[in-house]
Amino acid sequence: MGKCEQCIIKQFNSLKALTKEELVRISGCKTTKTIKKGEVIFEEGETINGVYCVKDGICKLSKLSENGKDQIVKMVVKGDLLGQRSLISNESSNLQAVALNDMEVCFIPKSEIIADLQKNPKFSFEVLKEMAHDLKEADDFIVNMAQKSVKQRLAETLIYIYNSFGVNPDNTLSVLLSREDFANIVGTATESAIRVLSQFKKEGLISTVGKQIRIEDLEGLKRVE
Amino acid sequence: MGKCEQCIIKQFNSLKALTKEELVRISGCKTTKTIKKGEVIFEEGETINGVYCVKDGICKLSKLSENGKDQIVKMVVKGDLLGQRSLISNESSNLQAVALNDMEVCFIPKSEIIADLQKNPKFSFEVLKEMAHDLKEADDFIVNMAQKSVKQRLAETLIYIYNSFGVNPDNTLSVLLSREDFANIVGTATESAIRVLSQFKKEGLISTVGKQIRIEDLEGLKRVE
DNA sequence: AAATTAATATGATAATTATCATGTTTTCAT
DNA sequence: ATGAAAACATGATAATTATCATATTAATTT
Repeated sequence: MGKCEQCIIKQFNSLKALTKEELVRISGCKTTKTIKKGEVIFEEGETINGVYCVKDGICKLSKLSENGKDQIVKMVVKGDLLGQRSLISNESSNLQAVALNDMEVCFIPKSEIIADLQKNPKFSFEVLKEMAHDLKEADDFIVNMAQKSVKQRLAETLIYIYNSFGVNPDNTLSVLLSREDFANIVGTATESAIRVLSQFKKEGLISTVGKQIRIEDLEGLKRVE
Repeated sequence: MGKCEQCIIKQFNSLKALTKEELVRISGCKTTKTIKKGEVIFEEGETINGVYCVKDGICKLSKLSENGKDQIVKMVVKGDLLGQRSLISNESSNLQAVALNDMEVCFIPKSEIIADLQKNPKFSFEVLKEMAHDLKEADDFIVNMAQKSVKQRLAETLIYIYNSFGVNPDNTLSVLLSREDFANIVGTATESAIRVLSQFKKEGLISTVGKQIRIEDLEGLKRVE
C-alpha cells in the first residue's frame, strides 16, 4: 500500500499542510478502496466515519429533493477530499456520493483527522480555505440556478466540465454523464436537458459520438442566452 | 465602548472560543459602527479588511447576476459574523451586504483575527464548524432553487423568516422586506413574487398590513406545492 | 443472437414564469 | 401638505419549461 508521505495527491488538498509525522501516522491507519463506476460511496443521511482522499476518478454529490428528483450539487475529482463537511459538523452526510468513473480512494478514519485538525493550525487553516472556496462556489451556483435559463445553465455546465475535467484523445468530454445527470446538475427535467443538447447540436455548438459530447464552439456556448 | 470580554453577543458565534486575553486584545482594536437601514456595508468586489460582529439588526448578502438582477444568498442576523469567508480566502468579497434594519456592528481588523485563527485551534475549529453549517445551508438552498416552484420557494422563505427572525407584537414578520427583496431571495421577477403573495393572501395563508406580512396559516404554507 | 431493459429522442400539450403595460398606493423630500 | 418618486398591484400576452406519450437507439441479460 502506498505511503501518504510520498503520495503526490495530497499536494492538491489540505493534507499537504500535515507534518511528516502526522502523514506517517495517517498512512498507518488509512485504507485504500477501489470503487466502481455507478457505485454509491455513501448515502444521504449516512454517518461517514472519516474522510476520503480521491486518488483517481470522479464522483457526484447529490441531494434528493422532496419531489423525488436528485440534484447534483458538486463534483469531486482526483485530488479532492470527500466528506470534510460532515466530519467537521459531526453530522451525518447531507449528500449522496456516487462514482462517475472507476475510482481509487483512501479512507482516513475520523479520529485521526480530527486530532490533527485540533492540533495543527496550519492544517485546519487549509481546510478552512477549502471550505471558503466551496462556499463561494456554492454562492455562484445559487445565483446561476436562480437567475439563468436552462439553456444557459446547461451551456455553462458543459464549459465547466470541459475546463475542469478536460477531454479524451478524440476531444470528447472526459467525464461521461448521462442526460439525466445533466438534467440533475442543471435542475431541469431530463427531456428538457435532452432537448437543449439536441438544439446545441443543431446549432453546431457541440457534436455527439453516442452519448459522448464534444464541444465544437466554446465561444458560441459562452454566448448562449 | 463595550468590552468584548463582557459582550454577550459573542456567545452566538465562534468568537466564544477565544481566550480572555485574546478578547481583551481584540476589544482594544475593534471599532463600533452604526449602520442605517438600506446602507451598504460592503460592495461586491470590495476588499473587507476584517470581520463584522453583528450586535443588532439584520442584513442581506446578495450577488449581482449577469442579467442585472440581484440574488440574495443569505441573511445575517444579530450574533452572526460577517465577512469570514473573504477573510479566510484572502479575496475580495463575492457578495454585497446591505442593512435591512438599523444595525450595530463591531468591526475587527483582519490582522487581529487572522493571528488568532492561526494560533488558537479551538477558535479556528469553531469557524470551521460555522462554515460547514453555511455550506450545508447553501446545498439545501441550491436544491430548493433547482427543484421547487416559485410558489413553494416563496412559502418556504416566509416560513424561514418567521422561524428565524420572529414576529412583531402585532404578529407581523419582524423583518420587513420589500416585494423586490422577496423576489431576489426566491429568484423570480418582482411581479411574480407580488402575484404569489397576493394569491397567498386570497387563500388566507397570510394577511398584510401595508407591506408588513402576517402568517395566518403556517401549516397551510408548509403544504404549498 | 434474441429478448429485455434502459437511455435517448422528439412531438403535443399544459403549466409555470417572464415581460410589458398601466393603474394605484405608499413614501419621501421639499 | 403637496408633488414626485418609488413600491405595490394586476391584466394581457409571450416565452420558458414540465409532463405525458411514443418512438428509436443502445446496453445488458439470458
